[in-house]
Amino acid sequence: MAAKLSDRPENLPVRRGRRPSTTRHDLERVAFELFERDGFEATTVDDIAKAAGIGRRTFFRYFESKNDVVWGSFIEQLDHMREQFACRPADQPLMAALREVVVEFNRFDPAEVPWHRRRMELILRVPALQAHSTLRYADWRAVVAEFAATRLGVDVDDLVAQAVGYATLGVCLAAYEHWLAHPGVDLSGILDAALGELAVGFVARR
Amino acid sequence: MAAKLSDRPENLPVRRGRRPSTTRHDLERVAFELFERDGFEATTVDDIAKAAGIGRRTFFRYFESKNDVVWGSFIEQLDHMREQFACRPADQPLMAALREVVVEFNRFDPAEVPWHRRRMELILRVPALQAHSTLRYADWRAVVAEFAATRLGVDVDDLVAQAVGYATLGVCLAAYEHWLAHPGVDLSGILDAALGELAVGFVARR
DNA sequence: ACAATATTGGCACCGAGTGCCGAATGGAAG
DNA sequence: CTTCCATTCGGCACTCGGTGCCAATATTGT
Repeated sequence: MAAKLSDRPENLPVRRGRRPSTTRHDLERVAFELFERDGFEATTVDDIAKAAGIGRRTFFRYFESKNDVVWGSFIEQLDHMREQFACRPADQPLMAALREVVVEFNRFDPAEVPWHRRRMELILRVPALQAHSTLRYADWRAVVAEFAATRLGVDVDDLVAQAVGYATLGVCLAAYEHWLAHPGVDLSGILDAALGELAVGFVARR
Repeated sequence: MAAKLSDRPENLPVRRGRRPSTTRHDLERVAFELFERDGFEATTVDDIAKAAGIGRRTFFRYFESKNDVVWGSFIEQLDHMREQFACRPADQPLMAALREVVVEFNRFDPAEVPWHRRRMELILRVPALQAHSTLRYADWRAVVAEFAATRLGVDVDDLVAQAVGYATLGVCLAAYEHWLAHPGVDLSGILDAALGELAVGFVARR
């Protein structure tokens, strides 16, 4: 007796139709090589598509825009960060919890570090990507603001909750820029220091 | 005896050649009307040029991009902010000075407020402009970071100085969003409150 | 009138991104 | 194996932002 389609569990739907001819990850790899060689601006979507052996039209089915190529699985990682926030002890002060989670969120396997560095160099140094990043970071900010709101007992739209989201993001960007400008220095340390400054309102000390 | 060219003062050079057929300000007015009517995305550069009675090519001599139309004389105002920073008493704490200057920088004549509101609605709500704003804000951040650096006695590239620039900008954006979402509320008050929170590291109080 | 100079705007071109649609692919059911 | 259906592919044509080039036009000084 053959298995019926309706017998299949909901969470493992049957695959019908033509299979995808590549993956986001594969396209990303191909694109990064071209970006490395020719620069981001000089690399056209046509170039990437040709190098990946797909049609230009198909490229835009894998990525909304050329800009989005450099963002990898950023969105998916946000769920992980949200979980980390949920695990924080309830008595821990807001900014201390924020500091720990954000630093942890930006910890990478040593083997991935050079890769991550190239990614962030693109995002933070190429004007088009620098601009586009604002849109990607919105989700990141939302996660932070959400956590801040619950800790402060206010609505997510609250001024302070949003300010925490924006300020934390800003400090992280400063840290990342510093990290890019100083190869060899540990990213976690920089982030931790910068977030520590934020938590005390940037008071000058001796 | 006729005045020679060389007699003219340096700061008032002689005008030769064809006169500009319009001004940035005029183009801005025309464009804003179209943005209001049709929305930013739906308004093409052709539309603006036609409405202003100039060629499309000419438009791009007045503005680097369609995005730049909404920024008015932003760059010029930064000089003013730099001066304000220079006037701050030397014994005033960094964040307190920052707070005063930034709030003052964002004070507008009541007659200009509705205009400014539309401008900021565009910048903060239209995705393309939201993204582009990152590039414009870089100069603003630089001014703040410069001030922070001198106050902290560090280099402008210092992590903390840059973090102050980023964080202050972020908090201001949160304040602006709040202002847009709550018409009728005073912008200065919101900015002051938000920057106050930043200065104390967002500690929860009763 | 003439020379020098600055702006204008048309034209052609490039690259990102989109709607449309037929072709290709592969699993499922008969 | 054949048919049916779902899904992806990729070419084509189009829109729009933006740029390089260059002749036409306007304005002022000599």
